[in-house]
Amino acid sequence: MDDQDLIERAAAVGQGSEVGQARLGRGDWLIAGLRILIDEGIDAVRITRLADDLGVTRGSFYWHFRDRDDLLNGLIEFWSQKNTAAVREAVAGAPSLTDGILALFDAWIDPERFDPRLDHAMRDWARRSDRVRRAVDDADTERVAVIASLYRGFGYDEDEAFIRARVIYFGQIGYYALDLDESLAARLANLEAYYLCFTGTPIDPAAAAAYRHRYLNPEDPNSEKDSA
Amino acid sequence: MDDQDLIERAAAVGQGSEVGQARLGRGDWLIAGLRILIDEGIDAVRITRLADDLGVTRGSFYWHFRDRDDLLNGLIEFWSQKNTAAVREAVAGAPSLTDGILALFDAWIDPERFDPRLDHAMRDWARRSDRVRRAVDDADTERVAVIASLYRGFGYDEDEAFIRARVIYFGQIGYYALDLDESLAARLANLEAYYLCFTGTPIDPAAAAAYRHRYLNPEDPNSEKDSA
DNA sequence: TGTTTTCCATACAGTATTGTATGGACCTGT
DNA sequence: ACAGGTCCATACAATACTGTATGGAAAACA
Repeated sequence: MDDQDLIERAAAVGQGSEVGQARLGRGDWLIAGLRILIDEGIDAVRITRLADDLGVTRGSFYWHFRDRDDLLNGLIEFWSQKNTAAVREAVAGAPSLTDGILALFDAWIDPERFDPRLDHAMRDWARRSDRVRRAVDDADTERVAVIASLYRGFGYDEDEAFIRARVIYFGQIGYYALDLDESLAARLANLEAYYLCFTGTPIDPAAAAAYRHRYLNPEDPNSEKDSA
Repeated sequence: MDDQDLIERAAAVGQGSEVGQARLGRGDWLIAGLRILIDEGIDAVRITRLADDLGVTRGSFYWHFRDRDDLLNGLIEFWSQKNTAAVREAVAGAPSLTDGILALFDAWIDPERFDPRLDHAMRDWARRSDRVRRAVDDADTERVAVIASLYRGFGYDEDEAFIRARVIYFGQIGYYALDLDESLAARLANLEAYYLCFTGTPIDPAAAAAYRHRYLNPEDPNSEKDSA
């Protein structure tokens, strides 16, 4: 899909307002659609609504897109790319189980890498559309498999690795499903308890301290916050 | 709310078709709305659509309800009652941690007691409606608190009880969010691994065997299946 | 049996959304 | 400058949904 370049360029710009722009491209409409999808669900992604948000008329839309379905396919494509890549890249080549688990936490905390609201919107959409259903199922199996391979790489047997991967993944999806409004500090507070529950062994206190330090000291050049 | 009686009566009837009924009441419209809400989300709950499903015209609707909002309030009320009660009643008065956890599994497996699809539909709706948001948040905090009290009642300290309650609850919500299509046997297969992950200690083999036996021998009078 | 109440059909007015057809404005290259 | 391509506005036709007003059928009651 050629849409991806446009989207990534626009996504890098961030959540800035699109109104008042001189001329629009496919990417602008996709970004606008993505935002509505995330905030209000796929049923709210109406052409009229997007035109109003973008400050143009529907005439523009039908220049860039064949019909509404054309736009919707672009949204699916974008999600397939972004969210699963975040999980895959996080655990790839982790030097230890602790590093892998913490890298996973990193990816899930960083909205640039993993967007839980988009994930939820897709998951909801999947209940009403077969093609979305397939895309979401594929993503879920891959993510669980990737996490399971992390556990297996550090001594867990096949079965336990799979279940622990599921518990940590389901737990994360469930956490986002609740749509809680927790601060970063609150999420970090129970790091040790979560780690113990997920791996079965306590976390190395030094690793936990280093992890916390990285998030609570944003001036650190190695911090995560610089990407935001 | 007076709607509850009607709903429970109709819910007991099950998923039978409502078409062709002589005369309808509020409960019939609520049941129809509930079904659409579960299958296609709140945005699909349209009066015209329900009238078609029920085989009558919209004139009937406006006799029983003031407007669409009146129906929607009924749906919220129904959910608030049903799903949280299932969790609360499951862990109440459990004689041991194992009994409590397994009773929780029971409630979550039984669609009569806990309807995951309805839960998801509400959670999705909550992202677009403040009143639903509050109802869902209240339910979540109560459910986690109830599960945490189970852990605390059997030796876990305050913090660990809360986190373990979250992990098991989030995990369950996440599992349903994925909308997997697993058989009962598949879900029972990894009982021991899940239990270990959730509690930190292995399950008593006898308890696990008894639990499995209960589900895999439906002819047993003590089975769960008799309520279906 | 006659009357009231309950329930539903029909007709009407109004809004929201989709897709098409067409012309105009603006930029770009020659 | 002008010809062609790019992007958008406007007008039109069609559908879907909401809420109101009103009358009629069917059940319940007296």
